[in-house]
Amino acid sequence: MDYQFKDIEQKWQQFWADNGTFKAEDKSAKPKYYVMDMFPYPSGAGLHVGHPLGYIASDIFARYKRLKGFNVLHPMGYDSFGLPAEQYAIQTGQHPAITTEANIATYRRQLDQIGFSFDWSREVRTSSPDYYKWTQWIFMQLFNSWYNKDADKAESIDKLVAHFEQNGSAGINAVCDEEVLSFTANEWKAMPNPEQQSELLKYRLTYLRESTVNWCPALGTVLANDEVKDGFSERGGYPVEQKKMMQWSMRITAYAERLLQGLDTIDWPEPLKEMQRNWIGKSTGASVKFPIDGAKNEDQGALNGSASHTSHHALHNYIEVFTTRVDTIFGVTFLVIAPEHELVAALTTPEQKADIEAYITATKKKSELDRMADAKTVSGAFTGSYVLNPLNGEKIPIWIADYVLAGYGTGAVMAVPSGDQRDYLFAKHFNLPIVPIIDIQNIETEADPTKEGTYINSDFMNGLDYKAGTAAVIAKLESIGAGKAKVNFRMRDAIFGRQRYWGEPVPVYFKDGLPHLIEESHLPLLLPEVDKYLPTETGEPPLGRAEGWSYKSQESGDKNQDEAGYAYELSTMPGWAGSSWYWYRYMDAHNDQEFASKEAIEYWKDVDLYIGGSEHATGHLLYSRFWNKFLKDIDKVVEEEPFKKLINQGMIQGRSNFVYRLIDEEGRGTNTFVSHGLIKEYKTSPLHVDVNIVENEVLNIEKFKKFRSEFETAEFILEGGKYICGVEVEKMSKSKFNVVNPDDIIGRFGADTLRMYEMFLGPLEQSKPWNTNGIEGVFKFLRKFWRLFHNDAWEFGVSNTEPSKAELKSLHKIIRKVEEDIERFSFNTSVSSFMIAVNELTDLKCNNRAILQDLVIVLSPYAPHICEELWTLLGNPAGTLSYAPFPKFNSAYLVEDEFAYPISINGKTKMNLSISLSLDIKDIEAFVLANADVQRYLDGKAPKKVIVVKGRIVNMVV
RNA sequence: GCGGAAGUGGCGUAAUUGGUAGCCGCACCAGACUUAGGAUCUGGCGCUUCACGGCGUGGGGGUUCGAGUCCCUUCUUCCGCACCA
Repeated sequence: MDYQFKDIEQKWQQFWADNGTFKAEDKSAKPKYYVMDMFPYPSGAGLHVGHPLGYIASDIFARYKRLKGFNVLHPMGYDSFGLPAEQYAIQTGQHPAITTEANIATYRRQLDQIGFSFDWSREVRTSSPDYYKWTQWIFMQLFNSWYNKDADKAESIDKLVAHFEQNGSAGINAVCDEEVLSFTANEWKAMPNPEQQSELLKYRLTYLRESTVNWCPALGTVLANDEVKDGFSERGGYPVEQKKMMQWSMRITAYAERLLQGLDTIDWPEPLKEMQRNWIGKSTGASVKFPIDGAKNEDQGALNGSASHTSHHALHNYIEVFTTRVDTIFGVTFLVIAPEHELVAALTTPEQKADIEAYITATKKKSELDRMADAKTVSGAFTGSYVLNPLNGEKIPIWIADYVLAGYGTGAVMAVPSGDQRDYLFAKHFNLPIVPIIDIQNIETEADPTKEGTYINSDFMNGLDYKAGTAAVIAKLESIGAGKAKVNFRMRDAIFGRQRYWGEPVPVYFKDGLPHLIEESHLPLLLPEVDKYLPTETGEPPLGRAEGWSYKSQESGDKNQDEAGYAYELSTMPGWAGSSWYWYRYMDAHNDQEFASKEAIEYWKDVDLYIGGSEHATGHLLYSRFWNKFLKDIDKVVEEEPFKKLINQGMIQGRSNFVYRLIDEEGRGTNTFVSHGLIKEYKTSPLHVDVNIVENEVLNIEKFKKFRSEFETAEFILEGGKYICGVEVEKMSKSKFNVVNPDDIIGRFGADTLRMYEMFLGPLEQSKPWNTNGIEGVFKFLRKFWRLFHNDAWEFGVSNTEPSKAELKSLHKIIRKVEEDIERFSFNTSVSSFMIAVNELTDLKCNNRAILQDLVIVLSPYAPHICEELWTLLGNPAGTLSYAPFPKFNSAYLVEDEFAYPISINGKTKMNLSISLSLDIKDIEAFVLANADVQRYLDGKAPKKVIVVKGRIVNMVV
């Protein structure tokens, strides 16, 4: 029978589903292997051919590992909370859960068609209450924890309270808000509870803080940065303004150093690690306090105290800066602070007031984009005030400028125009002094940031080099309490609230203006029904519409509680909440006592291989590592890092086709279309045409005429009797008519062809445009493979004879190649090798059972359906292929007896030399001397030098 | 501007990681079979030349007996971050 891929694929997909073939064992004598994909957001558009690329790769790997005798966990689920469903709900009034359900059904159908070996019994959905119950639970654990810098881990908030009760705030080294109180044990105990709670909130790993959001008054909603373009909403184009709001935040900064260090322990692509390193943005330097000229010096003594317990907000009389080049402190000729800096108003003298105010107004008007585009123009204003250099008392003017960012460091920099180009330009522009501080510094035309040479004009540092100078300055600053070495991170705490409906409710209610957790036994806090998915008329998030959305305390003595109870938090969690721990849920997906049992976590531990796109580098992948480290700190999981090895699959771009409409003399479009090769001879305008009616750039004219009614009467200027379309690589999108749906490909060629073709397209990690042109080659290969097992009459027929040497060689070559390729994720090259193997065996007319059986196993990770079918036809019990032992290759079959290759003499002359591979390298000289052919070239002389590479003579020097 | 990745036939790519550049596939050309089909098979296919040969991995230089691969320099494309003190 001919290769009937449709019947075969349906049959085996059904079989796998009915028999639970890919269920992972929770206990097994086999070693474990966990292969995971980044789970998809189920969008309404369904899958396009780009989505399954990574899933196919991970599926090949999972199937390979099963054949290699591993107990493989290969699950799939849905990241099903998200904006598009909510947007759709706003437009149609349909509950997002219904849309999501429908989209998931489409995804599932499409995924099933491709023949993935997922263990669907472990499916998770982030929007299901059984799941988000535990997302809320983790939130509660974070709320109940603080970060102890001395232990370098998160600890229970109860432990902190116990410390406060015993010793007050002394001796606490925590990651916390900047403004925390100092108190004794007795002062703490005397503190009213609300005050204690508000103090504890400054330590909790999830906490409330005021942050700015993109607020769109017209839409009445908060927008993500992506949704704002040039200060206007992407949807509708309404103006967007910055608004301060109390928001939930996650103290991810507590983990900055561990997140950075951990990168060295995991096998991830180097560019991706680099992105995370940049995002974390660690820089080592020093913080220096410049006393304000004329201010009282009462704060000076406090500088040596614990930084975390020193109020920075009080009316202090110094400006703190962060610098990575504290060694240049004697080159400081002015200070620049951000226009938003809290001291600007206080520092501005009456004479300068007009200037400063004008500058601030101008800054506010500039959009972020303007500020970026303006990077080269120098602007700023003088406050009229001065600070003193803490080391020599020199008077230094204070300026404001928008190149200093309020959000980084302390929002103030010490300007060293001789060493920093921006400072240099600023100094030139405003005529401020430029003082060289290093002997070899050349500052004629630009700043020179050198670290070579020795210091000049630098007081006690004169003559020292960079290393000694830096140490000396820091020592001096520390001794007078004016500064200290400091590490600064660019990363900021993550905002953890969204003013949206379709997300996890935050398990918090408010009493006396303070947040309180609900009881754990009340989880999950179910998402309430609302009449509309829009913000309330008063600008509250959609949950403000939910009736009875309040907490009714069980406590009998709670007299403050009125009829309505206490209001629950109205914002929901962001999209990344549910995806920051889902790999643990797969380990034990139906547990209603814990997010996953201890046994399950101790068995599966972590994800051995994680495949997904690099666009999640600084989002999902960073947050997941953060939550994982936290869960490790509270002893709920066993590994410090969640994803041991990570592979980024490349994006699949669209490949658009164009037709060219002829423009007539009046400049109007006609209904005549010019083939791409001829467009230079005519005046034309390009037009997207559906890629599904174009094959190998040749337009199917009949289908084109039906594409749109206006084309029914279209005429064509052809080349070689064909209409050739133009091509361009663009993003895959409906509007560009370049979306290729996997369903269509599977309908024409089958899932096995799709799987192999997606791999054949190129290296997994490379981005590439989708191009169906080569798919025939893969389809032909599978047909040829099928035919190996069948005779001319399409009857199944294999023989039980002894395999020939040539057959064994072909087989063992492919066994070795596939093993190598899969281990190094080079799936494209093994597809080529399969083609070679099948061509060779076809030429050998091989129909040997032993050979073909091993071949089926080796190919099965790539093309599982056809292999299952052939496996049973070979007489094996149905469904046993997935766990068959992967054949071991025998290198004895791969040895060539004798082969000829060229060698060169003195690097020039080339000759062919036949040599036995079994020859020992030591004997080569003897061989060379005895070989008449070689001697003819060597004139009877012995070579001075024989260069042997991997047992082959490559060159001889005479 | 900083950081990263990559430039190989008409196209997608390969090259045992320093050892005969272009495997495999697409497209194309020629042929065979034929109940004419979008089936299958055979041969050809980097450029140049009738041929022998010469030239060829973005450009220039270097190391080496030997470079697509290593080093320097330069150009181009893509991605990430963007006034980070």
